[in-house]
Amino acid sequence: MDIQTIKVACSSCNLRELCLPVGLSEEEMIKLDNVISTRRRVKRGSALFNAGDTFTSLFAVRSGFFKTSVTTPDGRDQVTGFQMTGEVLGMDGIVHDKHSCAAIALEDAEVCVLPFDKIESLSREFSTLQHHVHKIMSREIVRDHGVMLLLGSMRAEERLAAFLLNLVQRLHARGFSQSELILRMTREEIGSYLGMKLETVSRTFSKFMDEGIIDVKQRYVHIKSTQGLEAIVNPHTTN
Amino acid sequence: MDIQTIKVACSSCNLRELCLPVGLSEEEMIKLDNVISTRRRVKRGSALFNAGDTFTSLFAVRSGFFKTSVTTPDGRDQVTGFQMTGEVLGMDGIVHDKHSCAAIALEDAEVCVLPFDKIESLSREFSTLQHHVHKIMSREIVRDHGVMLLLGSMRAEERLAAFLLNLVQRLHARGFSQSELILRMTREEIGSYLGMKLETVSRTFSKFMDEGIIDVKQRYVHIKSTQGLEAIVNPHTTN
DNA sequence: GGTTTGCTTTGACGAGAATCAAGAAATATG
DNA sequence: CATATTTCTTGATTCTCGTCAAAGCAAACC
Repeated sequence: MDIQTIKVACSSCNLRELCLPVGLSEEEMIKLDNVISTRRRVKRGSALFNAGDTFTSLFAVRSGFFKTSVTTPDGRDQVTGFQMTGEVLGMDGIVHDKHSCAAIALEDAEVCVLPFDKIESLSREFSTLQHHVHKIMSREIVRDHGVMLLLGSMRAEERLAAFLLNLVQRLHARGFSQSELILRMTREEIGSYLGMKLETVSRTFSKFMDEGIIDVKQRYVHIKSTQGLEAIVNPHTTN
Repeated sequence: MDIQTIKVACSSCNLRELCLPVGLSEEEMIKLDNVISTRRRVKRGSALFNAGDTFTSLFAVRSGFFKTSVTTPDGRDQVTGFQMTGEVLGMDGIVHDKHSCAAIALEDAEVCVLPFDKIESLSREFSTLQHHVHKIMSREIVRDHGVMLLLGSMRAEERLAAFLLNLVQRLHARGFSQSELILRMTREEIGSYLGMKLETVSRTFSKFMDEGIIDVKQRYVHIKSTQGLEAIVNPHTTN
């Protein structure tokens, strides 16, 4: 078993700003501590939850990196997102008390377990927490709409450029470089997320490299020109 | 102005089963009535809200048909959904207190206005309502993931077949035919939603007709073989 | 009622991405 | 450390879908 349970405290967590307890009072924070009492470790390659699993909790990523994906009866697979530190997983499970997607750790990870019934009852006490939960779900909806836009109206190069910009921007918000990153996922996973084949992902990386916009060496990416990527995403902003 | 305000009552609304007040007690229902006190009429072609509008309320469709769409700075457009009676609109606005997409009526429509602050305070009183709100948002997330799957991993025929099946299934749940429907949207809007051009939508309709799976005449569609459409969506279920 | 306007269909052609295939590089494994 | 396995890159070819163009319909508007 790769699951371990540890006592933790939100009030002293350095992810406060990214995760759930944003803008809570001292009192609210302490109450939340008692709810979020466990952490869970997930090894690289193993599932935090699978499609069909009973839903009981949301999960806040404390460290590591996840992908979520949905699967059709006939075996088609679609990566629906990549989640990093401070992001919340599992909201898909609320409607049917079952998860509709799987969450797989792409590197050894640790999550805070947020039992949803406890979150709900605490939300009834504290409107700040309640509103924050609503915001998190709304943010996911808005993000999903952005992915639809990407999948529905962009070409391969545009998708990959947008993807890189999004990744590096989120990493930067977590204190990492604006221009360098290590991809935690394979070309195939990127391709699944972006609606293209791994060969096309690879070719597009190579093309960006030829154009001098980025350096790529396997999982390592150096963005030499953010503007270059932006220009690819927004073909003719000069309209 | 195409906006009109009317006093209404959830407790006597015949959409109870589809819309918000599902599983509420008599008392809860009455309280909700006081919150959802207004309706709004939206004429065909006009906006219930636009991207950038201040978010104050969710909207429950009472009658009519909507599309939601997001737009990029450079003018690209993506239809993110079609909403019919009993479905809830506007959850995209919660995160930033601004709507991130536009909702346009595709036929004359009427919505119930659900002021979100009121919904939140009532949710703190009644856990049934609270959980129902969470479910509605979660359902939207799951739906969005389904659209990503469609856009990311299906070919044109599969997308259109899946789209028709989804539409007719939702209409059937509302008491309409399982096999006949009137499209409320143009080929271009279908195409935008499904990530393909209107010409491809038209051609694919024609192909389905040649194969004897459906009859199409402009906006009218008769599904002659649901199985036929299902077989297109799930290429080889015999795996 | 006739004309304008918007929507839909269909054809011909071309571009972009998928597929198939092979080899190289990196990582995992014993 | 050597081998096996996975991942990545690149090339050649095919095919799906987009683009451009023209014509047919249907509804809307004087």
